Amino acid sequence: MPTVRDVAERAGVSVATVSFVLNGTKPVTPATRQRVESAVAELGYRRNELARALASRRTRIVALAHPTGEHRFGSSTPDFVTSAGRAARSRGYHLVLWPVDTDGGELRELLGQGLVDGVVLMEVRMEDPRIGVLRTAGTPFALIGRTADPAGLVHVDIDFDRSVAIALDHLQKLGHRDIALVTARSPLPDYGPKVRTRAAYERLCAERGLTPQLYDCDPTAPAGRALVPELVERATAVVLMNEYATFGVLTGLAHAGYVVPRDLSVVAFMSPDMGALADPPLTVLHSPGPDLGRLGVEALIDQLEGTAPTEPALLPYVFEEGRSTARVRA
Amino acid sequence: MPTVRDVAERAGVSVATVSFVLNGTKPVTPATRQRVESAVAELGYRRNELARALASRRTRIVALAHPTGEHRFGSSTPDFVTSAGRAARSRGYHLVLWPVDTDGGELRELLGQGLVDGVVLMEVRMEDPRIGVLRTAGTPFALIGRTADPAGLVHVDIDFDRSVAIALDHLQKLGHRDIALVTARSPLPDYGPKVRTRAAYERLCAERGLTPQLYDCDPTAPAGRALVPELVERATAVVLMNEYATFGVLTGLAHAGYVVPRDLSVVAFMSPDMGALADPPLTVLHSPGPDLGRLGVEALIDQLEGTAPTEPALLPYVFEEGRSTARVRA
DNA sequence: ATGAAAGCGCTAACAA
DNA sequence: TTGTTAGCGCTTTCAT
Repeated sequence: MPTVRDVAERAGVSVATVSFVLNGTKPVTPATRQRVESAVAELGYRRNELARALASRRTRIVALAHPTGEHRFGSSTPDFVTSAGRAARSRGYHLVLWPVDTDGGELRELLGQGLVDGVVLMEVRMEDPRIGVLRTAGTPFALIGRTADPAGLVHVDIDFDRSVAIALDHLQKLGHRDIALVTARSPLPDYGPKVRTRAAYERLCAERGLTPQLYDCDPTAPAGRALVPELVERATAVVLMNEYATFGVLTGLAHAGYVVPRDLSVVAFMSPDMGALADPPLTVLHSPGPDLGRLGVEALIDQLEGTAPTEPALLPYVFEEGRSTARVRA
Repeated sequence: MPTVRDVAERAGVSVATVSFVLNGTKPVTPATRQRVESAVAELGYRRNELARALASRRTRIVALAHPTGEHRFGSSTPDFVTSAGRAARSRGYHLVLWPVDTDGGELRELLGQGLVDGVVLMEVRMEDPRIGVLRTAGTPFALIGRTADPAGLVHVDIDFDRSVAIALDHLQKLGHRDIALVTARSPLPDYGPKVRTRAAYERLCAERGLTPQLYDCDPTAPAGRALVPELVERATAVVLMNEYATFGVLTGLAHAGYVVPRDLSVVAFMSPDMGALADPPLTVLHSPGPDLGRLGVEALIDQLEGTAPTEPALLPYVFEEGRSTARVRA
């Protein structure tokens, strides 16, 4: 592996000059620039990022901190992680994966290693001890998700208000007024997406004069199935933020002789791919996962490079119409 | 951030000694070791991994190279990536994500940066140009998946022979002899898992005196649905290595008035979670994704540290019985 | 516009 | 057993 010295020698300049042309740090005569560039090309030189990091005190590595545990991600995570990786690469950064516990201990340990310039924090809790750790370490960070009070924190998240509004708009346009919401029981008492979705639903129902019907059930098919009698009794449409229960509801309906969307309109929070597995294909709201991953990384890097101050971005779930919703029956 | 020098001063020893106790590189008196350790604790010292990497010529960073493109991963990828990350961490390594094109160009570029000690290559093709790139760069690597001729390459992969055998054993024990296999049409002509699964199926059918019935259809529900007439006509059981088509087959059967498993036994290659979405819950073979991720990383690190020579590991899909298979009808 | 030289924080000969 | 010191390959003042 050739080094800057090899390049410098070959080009007949000093290593400083080589560095200047490589980084565009200082003006250099076109002639010498040319010489350096040929030397680089001829030797197949590629700068050692590690040495650069050490000397410049900027590693150009960022971490994606995600919970270690068995807490299952939303199904959009793969796109999520790889899109974060792509975003980092396209800005010339590397993305390392940091599986860390939620109390911040492991995070503190890793930050001490000085390997990364900043951290993207996933699966942010309403009160998240990892944020204190990042603050005291003085490490720049961006959140995917947000705390109870995210003011002043660089973050990107789903716009739950808009998302619920989109679902309600769609159903109300079809004449529905008895619209239930089903969320997933979760081990985390203060899981942001759920808390915010329920709050948005209640607020919007109040604004629109609808009677809220809130259900919270285990993320399993049987739990969804158990809901069916009450749903068909009380609602004409249901919004399901609970992937597994959704399929339980569907089979429950089928077994009881009900037909979707004739007897119940269904909107589900899940990927269109997954919604397509149902019969009929479901009208879905799907997570803008890849966008969130990309935006989270970009917000962090903008911050690191002191570019734009990066407004917090809130993206709604993306609506995709299937055939599981229909005009309410007279 | 304190440095080795601060620690050395505080402990009244040289930086070399500090390094020795930190790395266990050389014998040190219990007394001085003690002094160094207290100094470390008191100062909250944590070694700068970057500097260590540069000086020791070992970065303790490994890359997970995965295809950039829109090629959709098997659904087990999230576990996969995070388990790789965990495995790396538990050995004291960092894992960086490298989204790279399949022709190896970007990989070569990244290797030149000298950031990583080795690479875990995902989604390996039967003929994979990235392997040549890694070889000429002299970078150690491990494959997840394998080339057409994987002899001599460190790799872990699914044992397709065993997997198909498990499926056939199960169905034959239930009396089935007309067992179809459905794979997914793919843009990659030589997609290893598919090629190997089909080959295993044909070989095992021959050995067992069964008549092979091979289908290859698009990975969509409608494509699966279109298969139904022929399947019920010719087979009593089907093995589906095509997630989306599986659900098409199921709805197709339901719409035509057939009942699973009475009229057709179904074994699907998918996660149990996904299989549970179907009605009845499917008997599945699911990818040992997390194990593959972990083993791939471990095989690479073993190689880097010159530990065990690491035998190639072949793991079968994991069988999980649902209620979609039954004894063949008389 | 270019060069000399002092580090970045650590490891690892080599000496003592 | 411990210390001295020369790097690792690069960036970045500070001179010129």
